[in-house]
Formats: sequence, C-alpha cells, structure tokens
Amino acid sequence: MAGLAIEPLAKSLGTTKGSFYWHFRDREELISAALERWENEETDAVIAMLGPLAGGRSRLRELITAIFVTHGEVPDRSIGLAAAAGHPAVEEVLERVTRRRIDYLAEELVAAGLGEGEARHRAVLAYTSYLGYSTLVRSTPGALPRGEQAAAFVDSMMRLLTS
Amino acid sequence: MAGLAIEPLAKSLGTTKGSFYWHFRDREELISAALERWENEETDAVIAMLGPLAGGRSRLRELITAIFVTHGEVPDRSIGLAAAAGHPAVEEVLERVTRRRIDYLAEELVAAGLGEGEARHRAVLAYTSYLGYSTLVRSTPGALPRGEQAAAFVDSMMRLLTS
DNA sequence: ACGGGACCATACGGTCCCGTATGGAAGGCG
DNA sequence: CGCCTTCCATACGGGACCGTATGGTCCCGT
Repeated sequence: MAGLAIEPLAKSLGTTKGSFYWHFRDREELISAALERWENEETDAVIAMLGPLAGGRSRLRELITAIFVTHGEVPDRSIGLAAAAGHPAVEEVLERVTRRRIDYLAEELVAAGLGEGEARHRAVLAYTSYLGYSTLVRSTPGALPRGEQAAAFVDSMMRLLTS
Repeated sequence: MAGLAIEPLAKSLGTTKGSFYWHFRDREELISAALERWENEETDAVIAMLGPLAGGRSRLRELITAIFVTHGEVPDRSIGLAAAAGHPAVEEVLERVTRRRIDYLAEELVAAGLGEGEARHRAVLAYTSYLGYSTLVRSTPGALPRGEQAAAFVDSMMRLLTS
C-alpha cells in the first residue's frame, strides 16, 4: 500500500521505528487500525452532517454540496484506499462503506419521491460521480469546475437527480 | 509510481535489466513512452469507436454503454494513472486527456440538443461517474450493478443526461 | 533502593528496487 | 580473419523500507 510506510511515518512524528513496533505488532495491524478508524470517522461525519438537517430534498442538497464543493479542503481518503486496493482488509472495509453510502443515497432519493429502481440507479450515478470527482480533484483539478462553476454544477446535478 | 517497476517487468518479459537499460535511458523514459502510447491509443480507440456510428443520441449511447458495461473486460488505465499522480509528466498527460474527454462529451450533448452550460455540467457528471465507476469496478465490484442491472443503469443515465 | 514493566532509540539483516559497470555473443564489413 | 556495432546478461553498489534484537530510561509498587 502507498502512503502508509512506517519508517517515514515515525520520522514525521518525531519518533522512531522502535517505538512504533512496541504499539503495533505489524504494519498489517497499523493498516487495520487506520482502516477501522477511517470507517468509523467517516460514518460519524456523515451522520453528524445530516443530523441537524431537515428531511427530503434539502438534506440531499446539503450533502451533495458539502461533498462536491467543500471537497478541496477535507479530502476523503476513499480514493487512495480504492487505488491501494488488492489488500484484502482494505477491500472488505471499502466494499462495506461503498454499500452503505450508496444505500443511503438511494434512501434519500426515495424519500425525495423517486421509485425504488430509479433511485438506486441515480444513487450509483451520484456516488460514482463523487468518487471520480475526488479523483480528479487530486489528479487534475484544472479540468474541473471550481468556485461558482462548481456551485452551478451541483445545482445542475441536484435538478437532474431529483427530477 | 506503482505497477511500472523495471526489474519485475524485465523478468516477466523473460529478459533482464541489462537489456532494458539498452533501450531506455531511464525509468523516467519508460514512463514517458508508456504515457505517450497510452494517450495515443486511448484517442485512437475513442475515434475508432465512434467513427462508424450515426450522429447525435445513438453515438452517445453507444459510447456510454461501451464504457460502463464492457468495462470489466478492457479496463482503462486512467484510474491507475490518476492514483499514481504526483508525477509531473503523468499529471500533464492526464489533464490533457481529461479535458479532451469532457469536451467531447459536452460536444455530443450539445449536438443532442442541450444548452452549452448544462451540457458541460452533464459532461462533467458523466465523466466523473465513469471514473468512479472504473474505480469501483476494480476495488469493490460487488457494490455495483452488473449484467442487466448495468444495462438498466446505463438506460437510466442516458435518459437523465439527454432529458 | 531495587526489581520489573512500560516505553523508546539504535543497530542490524533481509527484500525489493534503481541505476551502472562490465563482459560477452552475433552479425555486418574491411 | 579481425573489428566494430548492436544487443543482452551478470554483477555490483545504493536507497528505501520491513521486521527483529538489544539496550537504555523512567516510573511504580514493595
């Protein structure tokens, strides 16, 4: 996996490998811990985000706006994880998170008045678009709408998703 | 970068490093060559795919279907490249390819009758969705619609994009 | 005060990879 | 035949990283 090497990590924390290997048995164990933590934080963040919101369309809009527009500042680690797949533990968590997210989107779309099947399709569309958007944000941000263009993009997307 | 190591590559080709370093000066040069080749092949493939097709909506549909449904068999390397970004040469090519693809989609959508701005938004939506879809295909295919569900997904997406 | 556990640093061997050095084999050409 | 270019293999040094070994410090209970 990339981005989780223990020697550089230890150095960046101002400590050493010796310390690390006291707390973790393995690099495997570090990955598991990071993964578990990521999965929990991610669901917490989502729940916290949509808790105080009203139901239906506005909740969905808030979510989508937060995800697409704010994304530059608080990047999701999904993409890195997805790219670093091939690791069994990663794949397992990733699949679970993916399912939950798509299911949640589909539920919201049903609540917004769509039929079951169509809601699912659009949930997949929205979520895959989110993933691709994240990918582009970090690989080639120049090709993406930013600022008010991004807002207009979200507007268009919302209209499309809930039409 | 991941997946382009020269020692494993040489071994998998039944040759050695010595041979490699005769043909290429650097690992850098290999990456450049692979990148250039990828960019060309990719445009060729797209052009070849849409050449014999009729204009307007059917061309777009063909493209989208090919991309989403057939994708399991002939995976695009974009994702791997995008993930392996940070490399300047990769970013440059990737941004060029991304722009061209989104531009092309927007053109097709304009040809299908949409306004300029809306076409661009939907092109971004379609392309980011494609990228995310590809990511999920290789990371957690279980969370995606496959088979006729995939076809229904493409149907839904086409209706949405050209509505 | 002292033995032992918690916590951490240094040092080492092993693996995988990059890049270089060097020594051929095979074929055109005087 | 001798020679030179082309193409390739083996051997080496270096760096990044994993995991282990080993010793040192600090603190806590007795």
